[in-house]
Amino acid sequence: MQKDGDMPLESDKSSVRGRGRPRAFDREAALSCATRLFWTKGYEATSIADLTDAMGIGAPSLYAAFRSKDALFIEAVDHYQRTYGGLVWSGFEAADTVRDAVQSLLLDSATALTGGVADNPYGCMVTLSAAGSEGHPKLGEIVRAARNIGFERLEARLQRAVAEGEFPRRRISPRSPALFRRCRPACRSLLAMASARRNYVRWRMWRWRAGMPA
Amino acid sequence: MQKDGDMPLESDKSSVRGRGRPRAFDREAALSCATRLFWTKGYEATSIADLTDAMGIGAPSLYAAFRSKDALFIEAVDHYQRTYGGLVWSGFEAADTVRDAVQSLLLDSATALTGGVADNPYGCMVTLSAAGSEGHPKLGEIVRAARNIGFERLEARLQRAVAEGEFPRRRISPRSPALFRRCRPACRSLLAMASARRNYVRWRMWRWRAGMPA
DNA sequence: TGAATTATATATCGATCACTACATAATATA
DNA sequence: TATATTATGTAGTGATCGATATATAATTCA
Repeated sequence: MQKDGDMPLESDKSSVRGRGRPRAFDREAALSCATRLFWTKGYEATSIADLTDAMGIGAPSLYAAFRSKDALFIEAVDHYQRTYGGLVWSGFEAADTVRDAVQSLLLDSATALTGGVADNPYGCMVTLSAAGSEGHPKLGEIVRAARNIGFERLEARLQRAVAEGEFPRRRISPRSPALFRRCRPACRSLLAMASARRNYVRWRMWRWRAGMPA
Repeated sequence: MQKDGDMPLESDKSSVRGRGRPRAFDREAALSCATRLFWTKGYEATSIADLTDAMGIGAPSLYAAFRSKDALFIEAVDHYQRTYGGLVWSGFEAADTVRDAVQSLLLDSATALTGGVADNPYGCMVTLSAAGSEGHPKLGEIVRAARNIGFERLEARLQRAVAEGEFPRRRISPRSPALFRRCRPACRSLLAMASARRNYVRWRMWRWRAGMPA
């Protein structure tokens, strides 16, 4: 019972039908609902009443299924990455060359984060949730960790490209930190792509500003 | 008395010493303090108690000087732009060529928004405050308006550059919206600078991630 | 059929939210 | 000094915050 906090995630037992009264709502659907609510309103601005209203359940049911507001938010971040992460990373992972991979990442993220996909909220849930994580250390740590996943994926792909000789290793200033040192040769060869992404983002921002559909 | 809402900002009368008991605190210093608090914690997560504690005044004094939490926040956004806007825009305004102007904007914003200046909070107060503006329409409108100022400054500078023949007007796809159409020729000639900024930002993000000083 | 177990519905809990009534203190004007 | 005016300090407003106690409903196991 006390070890509950050490369990990874999904400390929910009723995925298999258990002993007592069965749950009357779809846990995954409720989590999805909560995720979109946190995404649009932010952690602080989303109240338990907002959540229970949107999920269509009572507060005790929420607390029985998800231990607390904090735990629900942490699970929502995980759900967000599992559900919407593909919009940003699927092209990156599927690409054959490092150049195509980074190009997909830049273009796909520009699309996904500016209203390009269905009726998803604007922006990145993780980035937006970073505001207000001051004074909430545990939650800030979760958000920071989630943010670093992207860095690590990109770094790993670039390292692989260097190891496989996809672009040459170069000697550059030793004062630069490691990630900068690794990224620089790749970025230099990706100038045109960066230009395309920048213009694309600006175009989408214009439409956003003007209230036009994506 | 009812027209108070129509007054532009700074509906404060005691800049000149008036009739009654004089104010015992520095209004501008208190506003600065509130600005940094909103900047770090966000609008929703910052309570009146947080504000009065940090300002060192009582709640009635806060409400006497700044009409409400909303009004205080609006004034804080204005204060933010007046006080910290120069970190991002001074180089832009002082530059002789449009290229130097945009280069300054990109590099200076990268520095200012990632902890490059003194002990300022990370990120842009206006951008971060956008999260949670859902369901708070008046406040969201303020934030959106503040955000557009940057677009308009950049657009105006590019238009001026085109008008003065600093780079040639080109025929491009008529399907592109106006801002995109205007920015494209400029951006095309600014590729190298964009690369520099991208690497610079990534370098600063690395240091931020690692908890290193800027 | 009980007994055990789990979920739901109602009705809160104390704490904190943004905000203010009230009395008092400090100033200008008459 | 007397009066009007404004600010401050104390104490509190109703509302909402996250979270729960309690009783009841619904299920499995013996």
